[in-house]
Amino acid sequence: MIAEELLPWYDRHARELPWRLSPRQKRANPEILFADPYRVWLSEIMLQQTTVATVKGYYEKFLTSWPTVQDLAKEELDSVLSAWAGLGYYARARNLHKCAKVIAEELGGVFPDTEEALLKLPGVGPYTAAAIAAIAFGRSAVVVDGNVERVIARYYALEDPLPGVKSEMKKFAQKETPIDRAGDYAQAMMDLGATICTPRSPGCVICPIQVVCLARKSGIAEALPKKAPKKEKPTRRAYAYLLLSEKRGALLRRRPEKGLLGGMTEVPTGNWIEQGDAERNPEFEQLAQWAKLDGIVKHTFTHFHFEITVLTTKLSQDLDVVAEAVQGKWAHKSEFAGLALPTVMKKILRHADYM
DNA sequence: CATCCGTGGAG
DNA sequence: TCTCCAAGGAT
Repeated sequence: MIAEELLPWYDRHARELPWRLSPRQKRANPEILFADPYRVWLSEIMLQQTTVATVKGYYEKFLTSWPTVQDLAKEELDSVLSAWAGLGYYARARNLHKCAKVIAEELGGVFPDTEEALLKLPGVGPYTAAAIAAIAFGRSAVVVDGNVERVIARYYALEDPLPGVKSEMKKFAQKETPIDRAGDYAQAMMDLGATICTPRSPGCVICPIQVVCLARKSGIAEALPKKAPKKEKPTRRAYAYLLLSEKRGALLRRRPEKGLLGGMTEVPTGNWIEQGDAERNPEFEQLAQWAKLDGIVKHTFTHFHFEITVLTTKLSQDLDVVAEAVQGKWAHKSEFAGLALPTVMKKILRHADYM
């Protein structure tokens, strides 16, 4: 049993994180056993495929701006997207807002307390449902994330590659999940995976479960879990059309609601071409005389590289007509902080020395 | 089951 | 410079 060794270690070495009950809180209010479900949910959504270090600042900002799920539900989507800007995977922010509305408007502001009910919420999948059920409600749910997969793969020396071995891992994870303190156990597994049982150069010599770890015994820990080879990322190329006005700022627009950077603010771009050079966009070309900036903006998304050539022009008249033609809005630099500008768009603006 | 969906940091 | 990858979910 992992829990036997792991929970005592966790009691001594648990990281203090903003979404956890602090030792001080536990001492002051021993009757409070679990962290606020809203905070657990918010942190879990943010932590999906995102590091603790990156999440901390965003978490604090969200909790300050919207202390309760009702506050978040009342907010405009665009404000939420703006606060989320830079954190990536923007469907998470859209689902976060949608989920807040469901809880506030359909569930009386109360989070479901079962894994099954949590799983129905937008943006809440198998991992997050189990994590909330365990951490916020003390349910003995089987929490399996990348950390748990890695620890389990090593502990049992599972040499079959991911993702094929996932279901087998889940069975082992189930066997190890304790009835009591399942939330602490889950967080302990994740702490262990994040700090000791790391992907590269794991700290087996200081690991609390080293004596019962099969991979450690056979010296193959670092090689596990094995993974299917990744596909090569193609490169897409496009022109960005940065329209500037002395008086009104830059002409920006909202991206389509779904898909890549859905709902986020963008510098207008031509087609993103995967084969060969970028294409000029006739619709934008006719609006003004464009100057090509030196250099190129490079950005890598999850599944492709993106290379942008930036074109700029300065407009002094017909500003509203042009905005209408581009379906965009003028915004001054001073307003950028309030916009939902993803990192790639900030790179473009910075390249044009306009941020 | 495979693909789409961001970003910043580590090595 | 480049690869890997971090508390995954939706389709």
